Amino acid sequence: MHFGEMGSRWGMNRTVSQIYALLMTSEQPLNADQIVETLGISRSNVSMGLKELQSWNLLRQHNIAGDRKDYYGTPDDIWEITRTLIEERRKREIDPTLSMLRNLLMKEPANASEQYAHQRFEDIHNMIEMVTAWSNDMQRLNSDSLAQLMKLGAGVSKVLDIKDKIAGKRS
Amino acid sequence: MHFGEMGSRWGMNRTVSQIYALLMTSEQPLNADQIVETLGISRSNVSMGLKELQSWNLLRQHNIAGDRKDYYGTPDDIWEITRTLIEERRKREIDPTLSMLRNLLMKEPANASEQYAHQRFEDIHNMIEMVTAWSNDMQRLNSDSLAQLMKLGAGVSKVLDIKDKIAGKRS
DNA sequence: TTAAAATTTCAATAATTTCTGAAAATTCAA
DNA sequence: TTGAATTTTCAGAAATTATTGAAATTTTAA
Repeated sequence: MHFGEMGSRWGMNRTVSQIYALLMTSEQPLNADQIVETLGISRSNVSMGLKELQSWNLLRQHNIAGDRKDYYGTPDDIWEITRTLIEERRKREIDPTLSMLRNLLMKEPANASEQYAHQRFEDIHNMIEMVTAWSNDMQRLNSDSLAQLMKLGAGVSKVLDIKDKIAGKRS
Repeated sequence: MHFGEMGSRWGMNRTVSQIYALLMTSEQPLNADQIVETLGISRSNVSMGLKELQSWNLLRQHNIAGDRKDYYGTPDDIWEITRTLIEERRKREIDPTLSMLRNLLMKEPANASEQYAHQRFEDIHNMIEMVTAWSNDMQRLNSDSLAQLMKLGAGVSKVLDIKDKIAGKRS
């Protein structure tokens, strides 16, 4: 229930999030009818939800010998799930915004007020591009490195100082 | 318009996002009636939107001599805005989830299936806690350091190697 | 104080999103 | 092939969320 609530606050619908929470926490893969029974939602809703989750690359499909039903599970590694979620989100929401901003930035501002807006759009563009480029880079780290980096936290800042001293690029 | 669309995909409503986009890109602070006129939405909607944005700590209020109206602007630094957004989002969406998960983790699993779910909840909890602790730490960096870190990207991984060599903690 | 200006509240309405049941389509064992 | 099992589609219904106008409240200049 809480996952459903949470999903809806992050732009995923309630039942889709619930289905995913159920699949994540179930040791065995489940078929659509089992999901219907557990969550008390309609068969068609489950079908749509699974389709949606598949379009996000978040599911693993299993077949069980002698059973025609499709069974669904999730990756075991939570970092893999997280990475996929971020990557898909980037493709769907961020990339279009970046390209819209780039189009805007091509246009010459016609007056002082447009000039100001132009500058802000550039700031936003650079911020998003920086964050996503970095997120892209993070994608390439494996789960262990990622967890290590996370643990380091602001220590990263200290590490940057070390690096700069070595490279002699900063005082 | 695009910002309104984008906002709605990230759990903010359309007009609230539009109001913020307008304020961000306007050199002068604006009053509620100017927002009404520009966006073509009702006065009450603007009032609610501004209240919502204030509750997110995203606005700067200005007073203009000889004018009783309230004027609103945004911080100039895009990184400051980003930081505030992340922090508020953490308080509202993530912290409650973490505490819900902690409650779940206190309960002893009653059987093998609950045991498995328990393990997954722990994974999720640890992942979220790691990401937020790290995000917390990032909050403390100033805008310049933050931008520098972003630029470094996966280079962070190499820097980590340097650090480990120095600290002698990894081969 | 007063009252005009400005803002906020909130119940009703509108718009949007989600969910469902019925029907259509697909799959596959026999 | 056939037809039972399974999944998908989709138009309408239900639920949720956003927006509005009217009234109430707050603010402040005079």
